[in-house]
Amino acid sequence: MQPRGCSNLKLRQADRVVSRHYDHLMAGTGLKTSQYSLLSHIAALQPVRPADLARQMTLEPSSLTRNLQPLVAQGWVVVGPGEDGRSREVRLTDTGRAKRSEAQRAWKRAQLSFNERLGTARVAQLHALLDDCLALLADDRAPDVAA
Amino acid sequence: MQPRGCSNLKLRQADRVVSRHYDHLMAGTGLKTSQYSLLSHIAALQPVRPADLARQMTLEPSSLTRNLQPLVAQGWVVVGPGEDGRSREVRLTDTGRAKRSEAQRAWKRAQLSFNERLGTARVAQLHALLDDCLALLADDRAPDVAA
DNA sequence: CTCATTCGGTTGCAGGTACAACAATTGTAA
DNA sequence: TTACAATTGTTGTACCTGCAACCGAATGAG
Repeated sequence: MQPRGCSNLKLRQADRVVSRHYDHLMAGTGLKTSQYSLLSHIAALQPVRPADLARQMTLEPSSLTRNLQPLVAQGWVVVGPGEDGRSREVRLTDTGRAKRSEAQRAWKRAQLSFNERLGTARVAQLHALLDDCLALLADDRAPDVAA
Repeated sequence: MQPRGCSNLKLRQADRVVSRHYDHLMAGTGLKTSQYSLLSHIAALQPVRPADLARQMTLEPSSLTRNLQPLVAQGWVVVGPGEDGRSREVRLTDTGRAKRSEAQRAWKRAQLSFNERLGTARVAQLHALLDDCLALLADDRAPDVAA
């Protein structure tokens, strides 16, 4: 029972349709689903240093820098100085917290709608497999192999 | 057994790590995995009109236009006039075909490496679930609901 | 025939992502 | 102390993605 086709392509295509599904249902909030995820992570971890936030989200630090910019521009997030002269501290503003709460309701609707389309059993199975992907591929970088 | 967490986030994160995995193993070819997928679809369907190609790849036509540009710039793909005065015809060049063949070897290595990491059973399961996502969410647009 | 509509595709704009190169800070060792 | 290395973020560049707005070509109705 060898798998057929390209796993990466399938994952990418599924991500596209699923992201569109969520984004359409989130559109009323003025937030992309990706931005909601970022706000939520900040809410859960703040105050948090960019590098740690990036690690939690499985993002490159440089990507995080860019992703924060729209949220900072909207006044939902502030990036202040950290303890260390080089590091920073990321936090939500009050309006950022409010925005996240508002968006959370839309997200819940989107997630429920998704569950309904696929069936909860399938969604649970999907989550498990995606978590496996993360766990089993997480250490593709930082080989640290002795020369 | 309600699913926990955001399916879209998990999918996005998995896509990131998996894409990195493939892209690292494809790096020697000078192609991103996404570009290899596009070349392969063109190879299979050519001559093909942009709109049909976009449909096959679950892409917006506007995204396809942009994705073709690097490949055209490299001389791997040509976009010529179509039968209709408005439509076009996408084809691979000879060097495009050659590039795709070369990249196919790297892709196979990446896919086998992925299968090995996850186990073929899990990969097969993942494919089935991702195909379900595509099938069950495909018609999110074009509501066509009577007013 | 003419005009409105639909079709096929591109462009403007905004954002998401990564890698390489860089700058600044801190830590370490000679 | 001074030079080198490691840590932390950002910038340059390139690509991927979608939506809204647009343009040119074809089609259909009057």
